[in-house]
Amino acid sequence: MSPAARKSGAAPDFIRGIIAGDRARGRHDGRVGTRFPPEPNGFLHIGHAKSIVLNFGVAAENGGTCFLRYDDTNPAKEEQLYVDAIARDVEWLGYRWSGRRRFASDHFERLYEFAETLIRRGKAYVDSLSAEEMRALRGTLETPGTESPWRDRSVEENLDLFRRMRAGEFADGAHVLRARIDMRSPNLNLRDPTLYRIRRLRHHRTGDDWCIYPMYDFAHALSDAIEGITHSLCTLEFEDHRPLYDWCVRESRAEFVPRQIEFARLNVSYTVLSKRRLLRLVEEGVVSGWDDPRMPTIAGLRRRGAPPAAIRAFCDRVGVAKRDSTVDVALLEYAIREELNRTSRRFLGVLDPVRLVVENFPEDRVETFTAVNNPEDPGAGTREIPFTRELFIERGDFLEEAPRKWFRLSPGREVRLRAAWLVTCTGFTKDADGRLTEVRCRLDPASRGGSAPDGRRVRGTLHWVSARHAVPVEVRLYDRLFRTEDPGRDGDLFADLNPDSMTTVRGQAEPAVRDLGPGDRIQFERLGYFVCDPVDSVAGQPVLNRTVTLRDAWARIRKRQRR
RNA sequence: UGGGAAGUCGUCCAAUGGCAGGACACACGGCUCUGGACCGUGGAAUCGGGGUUCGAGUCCCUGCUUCCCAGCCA
Repeated sequence: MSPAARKSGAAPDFIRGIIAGDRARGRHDGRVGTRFPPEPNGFLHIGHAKSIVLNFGVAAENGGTCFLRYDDTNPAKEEQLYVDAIARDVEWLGYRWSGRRRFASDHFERLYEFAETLIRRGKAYVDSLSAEEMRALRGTLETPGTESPWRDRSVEENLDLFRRMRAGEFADGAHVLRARIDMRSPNLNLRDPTLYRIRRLRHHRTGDDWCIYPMYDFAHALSDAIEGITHSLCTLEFEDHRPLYDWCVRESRAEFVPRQIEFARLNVSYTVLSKRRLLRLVEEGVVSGWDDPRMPTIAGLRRRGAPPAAIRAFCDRVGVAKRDSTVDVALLEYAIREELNRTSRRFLGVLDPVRLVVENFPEDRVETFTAVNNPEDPGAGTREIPFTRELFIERGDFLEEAPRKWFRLSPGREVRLRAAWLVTCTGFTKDADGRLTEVRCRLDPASRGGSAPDGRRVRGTLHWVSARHAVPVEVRLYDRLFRTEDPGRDGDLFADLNPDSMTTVRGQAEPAVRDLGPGDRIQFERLGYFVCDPVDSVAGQPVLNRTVTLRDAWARIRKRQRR
């Protein structure tokens, strides 16, 4: 489990407790084997990340193995595109699966043999009912089902029919193989569930080798048994499939007996995580694709600028339990900020520029200041920033009439220009529409580097860019995709979309941003964390995606004052 | 009027039958050349009703609420 055998930050949970108990009792000789079993019919999302972190984490902690196994038993929905995307995302998250990638389809022949065993033992039969007829006989939640008229075919007839199903003698839907369990079971999953269906579809791996495909319950349980999975971790909705899981393993006479354990799937406030709904967002063009930075997909989070370590930390903090829960998206944002604060280089960039003229600084002079790249990491070094008479500052950092707690620019007020000088506002100009066009100031020649010689306190520090040296950058400001905590709860998912989930601005940044490469994650001081978009950036002309804002104390004060 | 599962601060996760704790969020304060980060303080919870016990979030009974299940999807 080499590089991914990282120290997990996860707290002990009930699953780890069960596994520790199993090992203590010498079950499976203390060996632990898990698997992450995605269906390749969509992109992985943050909910899958929870499962990945759990499965790989538990295996690593116990010196065990974790397989990546695709549950590819339904050729109608599965595609190679998704197979590749899934592998890439798992690797990007920082995990290495044991050995080669696995596919349920690797086991089709073995699974077929297990099915024949079932038939020979009188535990499965070929049913010739239509899907509708079968549904009618299944009964309801509260009333028992009725046995199919084909339920008592002889072993010989069943075997013959099943082999002919495989041989392609029948049309799609003509027959299915069913488990022979109990049509009166209160657990609907045990009312003779379908094990195999005929589907004349090209499979992304086995091509046209098969025209019958196994169903999930059968294929998953026995794939686990074949692969020696000791602990098969899945989500709560499979809880009442567990009797069927155990039945398949037992009645097929599999030599290895895995154990299924269910935990609560992840839900996150202000986002949706169902494949169906994510697919809708993609197909209806609400977002630009599976990797749109507003998507909760791994690909989306990556393009948004979230580091894999942050996603792992988030999953560890979320914990593992059996109760349905919705994690506050603020916890995800916190995990991202925490990681980025430690690791990202700082830059100065102005997103809504207005000109600041330093009246007592000569027109032709260029001064260079040295700025720290990351105050949290001395090893990150420093960089040079040019300073000239005409600068850009943030329009929002000037107020004509400022309140007492305003630590920024306003006539007569003094602020620090980050890493440079202390300046005092001497005036401003507006156009005919009353829009601010320019701010003027004078610097204190004794304050070079930004500290006041007389020790006077200057509370505010502004970011700035030399107008002459500024690099224009396209910046996309992302916000949550939905404006309600539980999107779609009142029916219409689209009605809950946040109209401001993305705005694009033209900013001005310090020269060093020209060196940014695709995927580089930075902080624009006082604004937030940004990533150099790997798709739309060109050399020397970075396009930046805002990952998450910095916490903003002033915004909170303002909000409070409005109330 | 079936079966399965779950109910602990606003949110998420803990607590051999023995002082209900941590994180996020929130509020207040400190510190700061990012109103960032960091540090400190605070408010904040055992679904209800019975019972067992010296002692119950934990055990028993009962009620309530929420989630999942009637694919030839996974």
